[in-house]
Amino acid sequence: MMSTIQDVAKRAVVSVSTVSNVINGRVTRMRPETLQRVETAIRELHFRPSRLAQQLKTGNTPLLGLLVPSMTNPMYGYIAKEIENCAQKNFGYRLLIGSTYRDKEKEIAFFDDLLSQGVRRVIVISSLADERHFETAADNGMVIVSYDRGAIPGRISRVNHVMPDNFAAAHMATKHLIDKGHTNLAFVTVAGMTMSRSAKIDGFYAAAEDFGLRKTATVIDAGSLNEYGDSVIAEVGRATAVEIAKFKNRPTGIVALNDLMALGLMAGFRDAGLVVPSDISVVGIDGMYLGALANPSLTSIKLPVHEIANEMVNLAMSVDLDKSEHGVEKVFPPTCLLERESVSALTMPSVKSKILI
Amino acid sequence: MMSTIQDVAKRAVVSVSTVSNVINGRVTRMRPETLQRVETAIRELHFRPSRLAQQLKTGNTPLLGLLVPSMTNPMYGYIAKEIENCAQKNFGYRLLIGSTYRDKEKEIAFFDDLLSQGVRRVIVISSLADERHFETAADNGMVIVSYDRGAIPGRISRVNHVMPDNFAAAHMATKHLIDKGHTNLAFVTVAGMTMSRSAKIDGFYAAAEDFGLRKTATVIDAGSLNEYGDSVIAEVGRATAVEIAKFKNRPTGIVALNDLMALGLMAGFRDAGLVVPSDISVVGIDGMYLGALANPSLTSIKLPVHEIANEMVNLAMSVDLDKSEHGVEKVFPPTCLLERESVSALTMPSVKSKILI
DNA sequence: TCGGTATAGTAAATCGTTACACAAACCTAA
DNA sequence: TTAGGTTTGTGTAACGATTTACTATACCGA
Repeated sequence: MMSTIQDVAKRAVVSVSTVSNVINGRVTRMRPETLQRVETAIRELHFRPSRLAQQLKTGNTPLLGLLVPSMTNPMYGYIAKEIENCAQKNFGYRLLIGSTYRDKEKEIAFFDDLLSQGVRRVIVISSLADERHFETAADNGMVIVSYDRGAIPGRISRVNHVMPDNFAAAHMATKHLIDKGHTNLAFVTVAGMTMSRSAKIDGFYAAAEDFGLRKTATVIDAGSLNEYGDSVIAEVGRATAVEIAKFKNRPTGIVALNDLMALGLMAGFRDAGLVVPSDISVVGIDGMYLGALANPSLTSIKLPVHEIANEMVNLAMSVDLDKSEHGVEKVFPPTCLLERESVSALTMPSVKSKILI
Repeated sequence: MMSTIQDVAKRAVVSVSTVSNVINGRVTRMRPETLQRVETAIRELHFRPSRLAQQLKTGNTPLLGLLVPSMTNPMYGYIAKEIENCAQKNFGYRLLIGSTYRDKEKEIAFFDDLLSQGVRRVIVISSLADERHFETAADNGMVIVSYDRGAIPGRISRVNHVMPDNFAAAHMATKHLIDKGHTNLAFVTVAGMTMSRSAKIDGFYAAAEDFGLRKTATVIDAGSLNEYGDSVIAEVGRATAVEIAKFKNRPTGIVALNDLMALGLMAGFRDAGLVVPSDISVVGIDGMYLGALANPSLTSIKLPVHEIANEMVNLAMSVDLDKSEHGVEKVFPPTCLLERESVSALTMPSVKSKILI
């Protein structure tokens, strides 16, 4: 059905080796006329070399594995898009994608499939605490770039780590609230302590600490996700907001784990009859474009997704497969604060009242 | 590095054929003891058969190609998720994904890559008018399921078509506005007449016609997208809303091409100082979860994404590769109207006034 | 004329499987 | 005993490329 290198060789009256040479650009020591014949034969037969056969022989697959927690989180769609663009344009690679719903078994199965599929480079967006399965895959010759988590200190690892500075991002978000006069702060996250989540929590506490607000600063766990993906983040955020609205000493400034959570929280506050930002302020982390569409539009910390994606792809591609080098680690500071409408400047009723007393 | 079938054969002291038989479950005519030996050898060597080699031999790749217009449209993320789930769970297939930004050249390149990669089944979400490149791929033995467009009437095709009933969806959305008392209607789309878009426009006009509102019903072209993906849909929607706000005879009921467009429109109306839904009502089409988070939450036509995705996967899998059958066509009616907050009941000033006259 | 060196191209092994055709070994009935 | 039938495997030619080693021819100066 599809023509093979043999067919081309026959038609051009040369050996398959010669055709192979043409395909792979080894044409310097070849009569122009021969080259011509081969090229027209290729064209006439619509010949496309079988990647499969090439891969089997060379051991290299032009496929980049991409593991995301959930495709329903638009943030990952954005990251995936940037990764795809870079991999495609600069390296001619396609994406083999898989969702893991932060499930270790699913991650392992994905790695197994990639391995037997001959895929040797993979970008993993996952912040599961345990990354031993990464190391196993790395031992099997895979180049792994892991997003949103650092290497475990002290442990030598073949895995590369790229991440935004989550501590700084949460710190920046928190500081913004404080700058606006908020003193009663909360950070809302979901169940499960991943590295990125705990870094954000640390950043939140640190900023509160900086301004002597540590005692009142609280972390609220919104509950756990399920297999339905990240759309659930918004759901749990929404439900949690309703609970928060009932708090006796309700916080006025909320830092959300990410933008999707922030959007859910805002919807929940609305459900509870609270007005954002006048009753309660919300800051997200991610800076995805959907935040700009929200009402009120979401103030958020913008992460350098483009740069991060490019770095990850370059890392995945550049590492020499044979050398089992030491993995590198790269941290990207947040791009900026996107100051929009979901945060109000508090004329500090609490502080004021203190003054009045 | 990774062990091969040869290694297993050697260790189990059997032939490679026997190991192959074990791998492929042909174990009926085999002494249990032999089976045991092979199985333990497989386990001990951590043997995973090379898909590459299997594919080269059998011509079958456990990979499903998925072409989406843009990963940044959460709707496609949702569809992709459903497709992945079904393909993975029911068939053990992984997804090879690519964005095309509705560019024909990119689509062709993707098909080429799939073909040379040995991928024989692909789901295409694209409504480019011209689908001759699909036919070419189908001629090369690919099973193609195309989403969001019908077969070209009269033309026999190997391509399978699955789609929501876009006419009915737009009709339902429009009728809802009319039921709520709106008489000045507009449908907002983007540049480029794809089949799904023109079906929606037809549905919009038909509903208007049904109620004698055809003369005032207008279709508004919000302009064209670029390579930055569907996040741009929201942008152009937003900018267009600002223009619409200035109309002398501004419509009171808007049907949006899809939810992302609707979200953009709502943001734009807000920019222009209009309040949704009291000043202007908006209905989306898709029914994605993000609509529920919007403020006001978006009234939309819910499409049966889960069912559609399953049907597409089953179709892609079931068709016998050898038989070049006639493609099937399946249309899914919209699930329901999600009545939320973005549509107001008009106390019909226009109709009232007519009655008064 | 001889040896040496480019030049232009080819033969064949190989990658890791699959699957068809064949083969020992043993059993059974005439 | 022998012909035929079952069991339980095995040998090997593909699949479609790559790549190393090799050959044949031409050219070139001495």
